Amino acid sequence: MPERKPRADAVRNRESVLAAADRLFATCASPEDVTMADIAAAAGVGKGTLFRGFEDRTGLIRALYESRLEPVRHAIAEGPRPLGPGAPPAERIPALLDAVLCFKLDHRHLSVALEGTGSDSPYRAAHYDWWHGTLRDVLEQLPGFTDGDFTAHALLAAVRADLVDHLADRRHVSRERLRADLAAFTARVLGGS
Amino acid sequence: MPERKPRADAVRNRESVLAAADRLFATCASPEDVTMADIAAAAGVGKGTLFRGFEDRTGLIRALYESRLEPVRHAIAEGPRPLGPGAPPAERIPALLDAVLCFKLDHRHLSVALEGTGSDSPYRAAHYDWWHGTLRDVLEQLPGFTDGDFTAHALLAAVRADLVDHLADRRHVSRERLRADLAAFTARVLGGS
DNA sequence: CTCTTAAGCGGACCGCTGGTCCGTATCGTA
DNA sequence: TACGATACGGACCAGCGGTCCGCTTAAGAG
Repeated sequence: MPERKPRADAVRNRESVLAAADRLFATCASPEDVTMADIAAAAGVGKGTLFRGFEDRTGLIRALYESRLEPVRHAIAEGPRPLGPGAPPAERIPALLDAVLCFKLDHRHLSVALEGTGSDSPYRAAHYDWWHGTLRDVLEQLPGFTDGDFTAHALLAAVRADLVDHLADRRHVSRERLRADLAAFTARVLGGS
Repeated sequence: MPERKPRADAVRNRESVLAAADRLFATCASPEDVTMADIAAAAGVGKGTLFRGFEDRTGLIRALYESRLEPVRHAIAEGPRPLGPGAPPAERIPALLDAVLCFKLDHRHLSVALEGTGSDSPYRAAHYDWWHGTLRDVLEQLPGFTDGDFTAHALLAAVRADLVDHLADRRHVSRERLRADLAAFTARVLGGS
């Protein structure tokens, strides 16, 4: 195995870049206001270091996003009820969607940056396939569900970063109100009552 | 009123630009592949003419989009059943969503170009407010509907251009399959049966 | 501690984009 | 035909993501 352990300064710089990027995206109104040069300067490294470590702009944002998402992913893949795999579908589906919503609320800047990253449709990203596959599988455990595929897409669309961001920031809908609305919508999709 | 009638060549050029842009967006894989210079060249005008006539890139795409959307808008605002204002909500809502879906399928390139136009969130566009307001009003005519606002957002999210494009092009879902899936989803949201 | 080597660094540089500017050509009118 | 207003067009500009390569520095061997 040609696994080489990376140099210490490289590791340090990587952390430094991720931290700086997170800070900048959180601060600035629009992700487009944050340039690669800005991030490099804020992290105290050269621009070349950014591109060597993360391939390109999308790669950097994705790395940052995935690092923040990891706990949620873990909780879903092997955590306790109601999020983990042990929960019954009717309980787990609303929990999944609520988790996505909360994550996007808490990491609005990152999510908007990732989903709006130029022409890279969010649907081509690996993490979307994971979300969609997970949700679809749980949906299809419900009796009588034949089109879990489309339903999963539609439900995930309801929590897209720019919509969440618009409702929370522009229209000043509170976090609890949003969660309640989404829960109600989910309940209706899952079959009334 | 200081209404001035525009010069004949200006009108001709405007048409020429819209036609060229439509052609180019339809041809190229990604909207980003179509530059302003490309459009100007294809229309046989200078770049300055583009920006004088349409303000900026977003303005051009929006003008093109609106011009194609106008018939649909008309059919909804004052057309016959089931799309027009005379139809009962339970019949009109699925018809509205089907109309949006078909429009986005038929004008995929334009819709994707408009919704993905850099940082300009689709939710800040005037036409979105119109769609949302229309759908919400009809939803709230249904008895017992209290959160028509969020539901309208969520339903419209299910027919976002990039999702439709992804399902139709990348995943090769047929037009009729998509329409059926959306109809089923809509029915579930509207209360089972 | 020193020497050696290759991994890592950084910022000048590049190509390309959206957008501006203004001298020139054209339209519409009297 | 003459003349003012309007529109044209392409050279031009600033700023972006991304590349490149001479220099620096970490880290294992002796």
